[in-house]
Amino acid sequence: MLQQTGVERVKKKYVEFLELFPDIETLAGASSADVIRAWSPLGYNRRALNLKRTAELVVAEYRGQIPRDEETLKSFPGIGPYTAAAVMAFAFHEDKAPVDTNISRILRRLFGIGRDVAKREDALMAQKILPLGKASAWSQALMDLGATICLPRKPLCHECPILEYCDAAPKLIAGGDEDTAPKSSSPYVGSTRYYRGRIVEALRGVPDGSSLGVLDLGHMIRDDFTSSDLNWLQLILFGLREDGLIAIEDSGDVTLPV
DNA sequence: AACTCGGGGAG
DNA sequence: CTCCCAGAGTT
Repeated sequence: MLQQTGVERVKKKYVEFLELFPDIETLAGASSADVIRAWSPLGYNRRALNLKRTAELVVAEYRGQIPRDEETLKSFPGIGPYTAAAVMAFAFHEDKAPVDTNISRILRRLFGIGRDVAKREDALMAQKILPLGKASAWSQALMDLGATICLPRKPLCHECPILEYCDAAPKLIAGGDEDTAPKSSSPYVGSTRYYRGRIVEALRGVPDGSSLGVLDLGHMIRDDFTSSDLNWLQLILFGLREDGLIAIEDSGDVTLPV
């Protein structure tokens, strides 16, 4: 849930999700539709399916026990370098460094290293700044430092406990923005990504056993929908089906996957 | 290396 | 409005 999603927004949903799916077996045995519904409105809905698939794998291949092995964890869908290291450090208390966006930013400023380098886990090992035996507390401490003081836009350097070691501090305190990478972002509303979210959200309201006609669905997701947009909508639906987020019946009607 | 994938909140 | 978020998978 925390992948690219703020902590404060995850908290409540995390508790609700665990009430619905208290253990790995329950999640593995649940329907995809119920898991997708329970995920709303976190976004990145594939994470919900990946989590369920991982639960299925853990139940089927590992007796319901989450493997204490980083490479095995990374072999699960939706678990990459960060999440694998996070499980190893936070759950199993191994000396692994989960480098999230906060820690990456701190390393970048602290040592004046590049974005790509600071994102790698071994950047920490190379700097030998990861205290062995304390990876969990240390990682969480840095994440909190990044979330409260070493902020992305206006860092509060005057409150920073490691100000004297920071390469970027002088420039930041002087008010000079960092090397602002060209970020140009295209508008979100109206994008394919936007309508994918609208479609899944619309289908969440369809009870199990019912389905939605493509034309009706089109009118639900945009007011100016006409039959000339059917081709456009079909392409988005095919993409969603490819991701396993929806099911398309023989009649052409659409539902959440069973 | 560059894209895609959501949605809410802060500024 | 833009930027940001405890990233991952694909091309």
